[in-house]
Order: sequence, then C-alpha cells, then structure tokens
Amino acid sequence: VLRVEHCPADAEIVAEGVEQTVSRVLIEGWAGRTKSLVSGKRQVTELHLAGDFVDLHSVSLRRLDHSIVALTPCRTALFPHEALRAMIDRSPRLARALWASTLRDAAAHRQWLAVLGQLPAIGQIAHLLCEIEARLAALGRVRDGGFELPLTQEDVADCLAITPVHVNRMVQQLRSDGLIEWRRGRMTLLDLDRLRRLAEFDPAYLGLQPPRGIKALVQA
Amino acid sequence: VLRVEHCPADAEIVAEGVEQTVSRVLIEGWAGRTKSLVSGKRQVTELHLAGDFVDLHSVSLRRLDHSIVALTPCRTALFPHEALRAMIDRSPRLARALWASTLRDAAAHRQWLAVLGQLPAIGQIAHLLCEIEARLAALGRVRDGGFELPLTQEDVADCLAITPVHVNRMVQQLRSDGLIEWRRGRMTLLDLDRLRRLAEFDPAYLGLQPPRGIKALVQA
DNA sequence: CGTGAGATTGAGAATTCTCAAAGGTCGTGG
DNA sequence: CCACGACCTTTGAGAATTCTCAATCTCACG
Repeated sequence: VLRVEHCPADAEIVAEGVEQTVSRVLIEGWAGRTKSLVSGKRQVTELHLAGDFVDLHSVSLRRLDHSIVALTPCRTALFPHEALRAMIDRSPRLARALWASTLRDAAAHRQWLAVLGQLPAIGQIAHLLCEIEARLAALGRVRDGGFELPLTQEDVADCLAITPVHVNRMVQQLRSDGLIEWRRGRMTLLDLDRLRRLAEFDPAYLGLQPPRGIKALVQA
Repeated sequence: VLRVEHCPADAEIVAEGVEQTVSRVLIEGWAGRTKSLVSGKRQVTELHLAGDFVDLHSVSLRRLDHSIVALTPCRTALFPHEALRAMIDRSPRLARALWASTLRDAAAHRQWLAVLGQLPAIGQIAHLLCEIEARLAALGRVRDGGFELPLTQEDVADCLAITPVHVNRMVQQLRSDGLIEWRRGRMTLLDLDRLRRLAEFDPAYLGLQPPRGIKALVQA
C-alpha cells in the first residue's frame, strides 16, 4: 500500500504549518528544506536527495515549522503516520533508526551553521559541492568525479545565504582555479583534495555508513 | 543513583569525538554547543540552559561531532547510556519524548541558520536576545523584562558568527534605540515588541509548551 | 591601588551586496 | 530550420556591511 506522489519543480512538497497525516520519502529529484522569515527571504537549511525522509518530524509534531520545496520535479512515497507510529511503538529498533535519522539532520544543520558562519563565500560553495559529491557517491551516482547537478546558481545562493551574483563570481573563481567544471547541469570536481581543503570538509557529519530513509525502514 | 559533576567556566563538559557512556542534563549554568572547523574558528550552534539535555546524541552515536563548552561554571547530572537505552526500549513514550527533544534541537538549528543567513547583524543579536528571554521566561527567570545574562559580547559573537567588535557596535545601537539595557550581567529588554519585530522572532520553534530535558525523563 | 577581563573607540580595508544590463542556451512554434 | 521567449548566467560599477588591528577605557576584585 505504497502511495506515490509527483511534484513539479518549484512547488511545495510539504507546506509549512499544515497538519500532516503522512510522512514522505523522496524517491526521485532534489528537494530543499526551506525556512522563510517574516521579511520573505528564504533560507534552504538542508538538501534532500532520493532516499531521504523529508518530513519525518511530522510524525511527532504533526506540522512543520518550515516547508519542503521541490527544486526539481520530484516523486515521493507516502507513509501514513498512523502506521509509522504503530511500527515505532512495536519496534524499539525502528524507533532508534528514525531517531538516528533526526540526529543526522541535526548534525548536518550544525555543520551548515559552522560553514555559514566561519567560511568565506568561496569556501561555502566548495563545502556544498563536497557534501553533494559525498552523498551522491554513497548512492553510486558519481562517475569520474562528475555528477548531474540540476541546481541553479540561485539555488546554491539560497542554501548559503549569499547573493546569486556573488555565487556566480565565486564559481568562476573555482573554475579558474581548476577546481571544478560546471556546464549544462553537469558538475565535475577536478581536484577533490584541494576542494575539500578549501572547504574544510570532513564527511563524518553525514553519517553515510548506514543508509538513510527508506532502507532503514525496510530493514526494520 | 544520580551523579552530578561540576565544570568550571570555559572548560569542555563533553569533548568532541570522545566516546561517552553517559548523557548529561544541565542543572545549573550556561553551556554552548560548539563546532570547530579545521582552521580553529569556532561556532556556537546552540545555547543550553538548566534543564537541557546537552548530549542526548551520544546515547545513539556514542561520540559527539562537536563539543559542549561551559560558558559559565556548570553543574550537570549524569545518566548512564545503558540505563537510558533500557528505559527507551521499554517505554515507547520515553523514546518519543527523547526523539521530540532532538526534533526541537533540529528546529532551533534551522531557525539559527535562517537568522545567520537572512538577518543583518543587529537583527541577529536581537533574535538571540529574544530567544534567551523566551526560554528564561519559560523557566520563570525573567522579572520586569530583565534577566541575568552571564554571557560576554564575545560569546554572543561566537553564536552569531560576527566579530566581537561589531557585536559591540550593534549592542550600542540597540541601546541608543531604547531597545535594551545591559549592564553588569543584567539584561533588560525595554521594548519586547519592537525587538521581536526587528528580530523577526516567533517563539514557536522553541517548542516551549512541553518542558525539556529532565522533566521529560521524570514524567516517563 | 594595581590588575585583568571585558567593553569601547578609531580608521582603513575586505568582502559581499545592489541594481542594472547584457549574453547564452534550450525548447517551442512558425 | 530559424526566430522567440524564458530562464540562467555573466559582467560592471558603486555602495553597504562587516572585518581587522590596535589602542584605550571601565570596573570588579584582590
């Protein structure tokens, strides 16, 4: 009884503040967890790829304090809260797995906080690219240091709280430094070592060993 | 069998990467969750007050990816992981309560991300003050809009990723705008409404209705 | 009273932003 | 097959915010 929903690009997969009765796992596409302030500015606080539970919170809190936006067309699988709660109460192991998933989210948020606060714009961009590379690599979606990157420079700007214009200039610098190649939705990291050093990147916070989302659920 | 530990100011309550066999609840004092990058710069990602579980993560992950630093002298109560795990496995309700606690942490991190990214320095400072006020108020530690604030301007700078010098200038502006009074460790918010508007502050993310930390544990 | 941590001030520099315009690329319709 | 429009990306110039570095000041405390 696995329902699947489609969501076009730029639409909300889950809207802020609306009561939910299901949680969603991203099956395909890229999504962003975006928090808006009163002034209308928006901040992407986390990127989601296929396999991620995008709104596990809602099992416990019912409504989200932020929204989940499709950055590309997305497909999501729906899991009714009722069923999830029953499973959680029966299986301490599943409960722990889901808790661990939330812990990883929190760790990722902390890393982003440190990156946003402590790195210059170019390092922030490098860090975001390193994170994406590491996560895609874990999913087997990196070939020869390159991968499909359907994000726009404006999306990157929303993640890092930098101006799109400035993102562009820094991307150009990464290019001219021979660190990346980025054309037509394909990103290639030409010198991962140097890029990681620039980004002060350590993949530990991603907790990539145990698979996330669906798989954790299936295992339990 | 409740062990209590003391920790002097500026010392680590929990060190990054060291395997833990207990989790700690802050009983007294102010602590900060600090993440350091390779370059040595440090970012405080969350403030902790009395009643907060400071390293609940370690129950599941064993070691922290960041450290917990005492900003003032602190006292913490120790809960052995073994006992916690046993309790969690026996009580789905406790498991959910602890999970909810992690969810609140993550929500706070997201809020900080939005604040760091989207607000100018003065708004960030205002936001931090509003958060502290709201949390202390929930603990009954606010009188006439004022409270004890043992943090230095440098601590504030570490939370918001601004320079101490710049914090100072913005604090002065808040003062001259008639928004705050801050002398000798006592902070008074003179115009909470205006301050909250400046900070785009909405206390919802704090999830203050249900008490945190110890109390949640005691209830279950 | 001296001392030291924290707060404050000043001046110049760096990073990042804003606004506005121009270039590219790609799919669609004629 | 070309022209058009939409959406990105890129470029330029000036301005704003924030940083750096260094010195001075304040005040609680021994």
